[in-house]
Amino acid sequence: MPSMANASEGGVGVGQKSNGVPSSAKNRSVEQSQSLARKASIAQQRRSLPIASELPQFLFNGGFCDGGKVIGITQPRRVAAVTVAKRVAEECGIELGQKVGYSIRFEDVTSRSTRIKYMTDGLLLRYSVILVDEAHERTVHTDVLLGLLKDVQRARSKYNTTQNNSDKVNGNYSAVSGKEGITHCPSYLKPCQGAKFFPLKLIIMSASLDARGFSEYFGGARAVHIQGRQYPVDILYTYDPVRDYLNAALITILQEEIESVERLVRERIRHLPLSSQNVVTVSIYSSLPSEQQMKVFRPPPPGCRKVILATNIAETSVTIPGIKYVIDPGVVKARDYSAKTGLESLVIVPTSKAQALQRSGRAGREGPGKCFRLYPESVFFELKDSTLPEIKRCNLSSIVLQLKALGIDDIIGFDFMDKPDRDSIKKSLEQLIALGALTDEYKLSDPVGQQMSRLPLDPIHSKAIILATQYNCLEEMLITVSMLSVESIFYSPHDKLEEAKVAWKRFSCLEGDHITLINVYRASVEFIEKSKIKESRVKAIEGNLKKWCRENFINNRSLRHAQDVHSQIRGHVQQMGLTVNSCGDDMLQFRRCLAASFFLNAALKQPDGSYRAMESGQRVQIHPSSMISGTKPDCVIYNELVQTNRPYLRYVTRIDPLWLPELAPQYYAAQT
DNA sequence: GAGCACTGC
Repeated sequence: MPSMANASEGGVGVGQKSNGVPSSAKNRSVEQSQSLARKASIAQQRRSLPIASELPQFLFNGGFCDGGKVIGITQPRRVAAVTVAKRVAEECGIELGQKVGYSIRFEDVTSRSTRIKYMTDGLLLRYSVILVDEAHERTVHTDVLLGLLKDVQRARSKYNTTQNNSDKVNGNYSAVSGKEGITHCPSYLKPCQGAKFFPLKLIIMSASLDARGFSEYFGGARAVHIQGRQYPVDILYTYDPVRDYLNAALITILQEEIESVERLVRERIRHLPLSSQNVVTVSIYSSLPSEQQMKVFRPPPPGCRKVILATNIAETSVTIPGIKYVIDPGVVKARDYSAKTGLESLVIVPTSKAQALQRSGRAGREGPGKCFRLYPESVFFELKDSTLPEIKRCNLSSIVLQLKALGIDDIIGFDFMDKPDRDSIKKSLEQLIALGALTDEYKLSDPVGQQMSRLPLDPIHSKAIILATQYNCLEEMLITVSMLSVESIFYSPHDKLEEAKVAWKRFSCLEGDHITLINVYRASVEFIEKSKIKESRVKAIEGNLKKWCRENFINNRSLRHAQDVHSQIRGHVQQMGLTVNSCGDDMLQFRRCLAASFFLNAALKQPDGSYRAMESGQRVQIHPSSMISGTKPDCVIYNELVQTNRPYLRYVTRIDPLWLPELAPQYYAAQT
């Protein structure tokens, strides 16, 4: 560890973790758990490797916070930021939010005296040391952050050199950059009024498999290996690639997903001898309501084996105690994006070596374990070392908008660790121009582009918000965009689908799904208000809402998330000075506003009853879950175009085709 | 007439 602290000025340390096992100084239990399971998980976490909690204290004691400097630690997940901060404060015997704090969306538990700050994201100019944890996960945010940090570090060392060599100290980077001939000076490189530029030290913590990549990216930074605490896990491969019934089972797994596999497992168990039937099965995946998720933490009855069927939520996000055996089919469902068609899809691809190690590592958290890989060892060696970074397989519009807002004009020239495809960048620039966020010269427009970049939303959603005041429906658009930004609001358990459909009927609107979402939101608010009249205790009201959600097959967690997003975005638009007006029940205005902002996502009915997405020309269908999939209007706008079994439009609303050239002439004037 | 990787602002 000392070698890290001794890293040269402006240096980078790459903290390596052994075996691809992530720093486990984080409790990844599912939110809101107050169960025994959570306690077990925390206890487990305490026993394991606490790099992300010990290192900042070490740096603090080493004087890195002298003179008001702050150590920032980024985490890819909110739970991790909160729990690690809490734990460090606890260990230091101090109140959270004082010396140690955290800052995440919807919650800022820091103060002027905070010196060790955990966070999920943010611009980190005021920090002297930045530790980026879990860098191997390569989220879009991590990648953008690394690019920015590299830029900041370069600029700061340049600034410091200039400061030493020049008798005229300006304290303003843009003045210096002119002298140095640096072509751009992003706004985030300019120090705040009166602020000093500290040389920046970076410590990138990642799994060992890709430490070299980080080291090279940061100009040959020193790599320090830290041994993780982990019990041995036996890895067992198949002799041959799996076929026959195993393969059939796999196909079932891949096609029908967890719910069906669970039924299959239960059915098979019934056919076993009685003495072997002592098995319980539980499932866990992200869109499952929290109450059901909690079941995986319950200990099995005595003498019973527990079989957990999990998506890759169990790879990193959730740590389930007591796992001895892991079965790894060797595949993963991963997001893919085609810039050409604008189509997002979930495809089944082989895992990377890092993911395979991550999965097997789950068997060795509390004692020695075994991992069965359903593929031969030779296949393992052919796997890619690490997963393709997300930035190479997602729509870039919102990232590009953010970079533009930071003053980075040359997106194609930006020093990404892995450069996104040129086509993908071009596509997003075109989209932003069509939305009016960028000028024809690719500059951030004023005020539209600037306002859009301030909203933490998909650019099309931001555009809808900004336009809504003019259509007298900002209240309705805030609700819509909030509901569209969260995981599925509707919960449809396989065995109660018909019941669920009946429950949803009371919200449904024949004009489209956007209004249906507004109806759900309004109904829930109305219910809460009524509940408040009868009941003053917050806990009881929350309980009532939970029950209401259960009865209506609404995912309570998603709904609450939407409420949080709603109040956050509402705050933003009020700060911008937009009038929060409402069209009441006049949904014509609202649908016209949808047409004016979602015009890139318009589709026309074809003679054969299918639809043509106007932007890409793609043949698509309205998703059967849509409230208007049966009515087949001539022209619709949609929220997203996804490829599953077929290309589908999800969240669809009927519009008048003549509205498009009227409300988006810049895009539809030339077309007919 | 379907199918539900995972995060995050």
